[in-house]
Amino acid sequence: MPHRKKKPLRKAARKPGSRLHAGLAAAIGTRILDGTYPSGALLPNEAEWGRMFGASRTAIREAIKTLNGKGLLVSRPKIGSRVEPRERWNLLDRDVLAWHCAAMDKTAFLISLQEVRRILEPGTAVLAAERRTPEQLARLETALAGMSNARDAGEMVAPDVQFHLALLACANNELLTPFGIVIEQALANLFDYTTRHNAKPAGVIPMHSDVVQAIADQRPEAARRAVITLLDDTDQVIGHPAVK
Amino acid sequence: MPHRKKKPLRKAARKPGSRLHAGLAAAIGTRILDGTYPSGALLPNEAEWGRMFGASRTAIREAIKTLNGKGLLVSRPKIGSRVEPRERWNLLDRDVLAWHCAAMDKTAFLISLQEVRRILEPGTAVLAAERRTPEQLARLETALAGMSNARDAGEMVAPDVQFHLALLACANNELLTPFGIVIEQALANLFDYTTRHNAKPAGVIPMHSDVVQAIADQRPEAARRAVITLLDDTDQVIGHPAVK
DNA sequence: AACGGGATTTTGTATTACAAATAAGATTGC
DNA sequence: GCAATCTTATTTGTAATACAAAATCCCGTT
Repeated sequence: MPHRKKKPLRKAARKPGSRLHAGLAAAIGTRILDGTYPSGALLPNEAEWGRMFGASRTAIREAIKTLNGKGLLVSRPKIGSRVEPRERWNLLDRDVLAWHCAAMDKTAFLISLQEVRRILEPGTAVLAAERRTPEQLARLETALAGMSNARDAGEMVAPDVQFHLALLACANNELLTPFGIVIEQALANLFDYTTRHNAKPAGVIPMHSDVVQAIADQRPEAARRAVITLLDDTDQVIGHPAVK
Repeated sequence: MPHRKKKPLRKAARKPGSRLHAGLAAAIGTRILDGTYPSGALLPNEAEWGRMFGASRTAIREAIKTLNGKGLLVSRPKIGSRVEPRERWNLLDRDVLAWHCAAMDKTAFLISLQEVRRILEPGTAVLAAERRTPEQLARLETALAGMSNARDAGEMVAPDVQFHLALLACANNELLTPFGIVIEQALANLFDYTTRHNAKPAGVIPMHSDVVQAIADQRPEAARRAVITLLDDTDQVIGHPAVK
C-alpha cells in the first residue's frame, strides 16, 4: 500500500453545515462555564486542544479568539490561556448565557433571570411610556396581536418574546438592549413550566394589553404597575411548577 | 541589489507589547461602531483588510473572530462578513462600550449611562440589603474608606467604582455583574465634569455612608432611597457641567 | 421559461515555519 | 553565598500556502 502524503480530512464528529471553530468554541466555553476550568486556571495549550479534538491549531486558535472576545479568557505567550475572573465574563452574551444555563440548575437559573427582569423591566416601562415613538408602539401592538392569535402555549412564546423586546426598544436606550437576551432565556425556560399547565393561561393577554394601553396613553406609572403585575403572575407560575 | 526573499517584518504602526490581532480588532470594531460600516453592510473581504493594514490573512481572521465573539458580525463562505443588527451587539462588552463611547457625543453617552444606573441600582440596593454576606459588606466598607482617604476628586474615582461594583456584588445575582461596566464608564466620564468643579464634593461621602449603613442594617427600602439620593446628586453634576 | 449544473468567489481548515514574549533555570560576578 | 544576568525552553503570535466547503451567479440544457 503506497503511503498517502496527506490525510484528507478527519470526519469524526463533524456535521456538514457547522463551522468547526464554532463547535470548538462551544466545547471549550462549556468546559469553562461548568467549572471544569475554574477562574484563574490555565487551559491546555493549543497543541493539546488540537490533539483532544483532532483539529488543527488554526481552528483551535480561532475558537480561542472567539472566547477571548466574550471575555472568558486571555492568552499570553509562554503562559497560555488563563480563565478570566467571572466578573469579566460577558454573561449577557447569547452563547455564554446558554452555556451558563446548561451548567446550572434550571429552576435556580430561571429565578435569577426573573430577578433581573424585576429590576429592569418596570423602569424600562416608565421610559417606554415617556418616549415611545408611534412606530415602536405599533411593534408592541403587533406582538400583542401575535400573542392573541396563538392557539396554545407553545405558539405564544415567540410573540411574547417579541413583546418584551419591543418594550425594551420603546425605552430608546441602546444600553438596555443587551438585556433582551435575559428575557429570551427566561421565557424559553418558563415554557418548560407552563406547557404542562393548562393549554393557554387566561389572564395573560389582558395583562399584556394593560401594558400596551398605558404606554399608548403615555402614563409612566400605570405602565410600571402593569409590568409589575405581569411579573408577579410569571413568578407565580414558577412558584407552582406544573407536574414534576 | 540582491532581491530579498523574505520581507522580514512590516514595522509600520506596530508597538512592541501589543498583539497585532487585538489592534486590528479595535480598528475594525471602531469602524463598525462609528457607522463606517452600518448594520447589514458587507465588510471588505479578508484579503482586502490584509492589504489595508499590511497584515496577513491569519491575523485578520483572528481579529474578525474576536469581533464575532462580541456579536458585531457574522461570516459566511462566499458572502463575507456582514455587520449584525445593533440589537445583537454585546454593547456591555468592555471594548465595544469603549468604541461606542468614542463614536458618540460624550454628554449624550453619559446621560444614557446614568439612565441605566437609575433603573438598575435602586433595585440592586434592595437585594443587597436583603442578602449581602458579611464579606461583601466588608468590601463595601473598604471601598467607602478608600473614598474617604482620597485627597482630591481624581483619587476618588477608583474607590468610587469599587464601591458600586461591591454594591452590585452584594445583590448576589451574577447576571447583574455585566452592568458593572456601565458604572465604570459612567464614573470615568463623569470625572470630566467634576474635575473642574471644586476639589472634593462635600456631600458625597455621607451619601455613600448612608447606603452602607442601610445595607449593613439590612433595611432594603432605606438602601433604595439612599441610592436614589446618590444618583440624584450625580445627575445634578451633569446638569451643571463645570467650566467646559 | 424553468430547471439543473458547473464556475467563481469567499470563508474555513490544515500545515509549516519562524518570530516574539516570558518564565524558569543556569551562569557568572561580586 | 547571593544577586544580577544570560541562556534556554515553552507557548502564543504572525506569516505564507494550499486546498476544502459553501453559496451565489450564470449559463446551458431541456
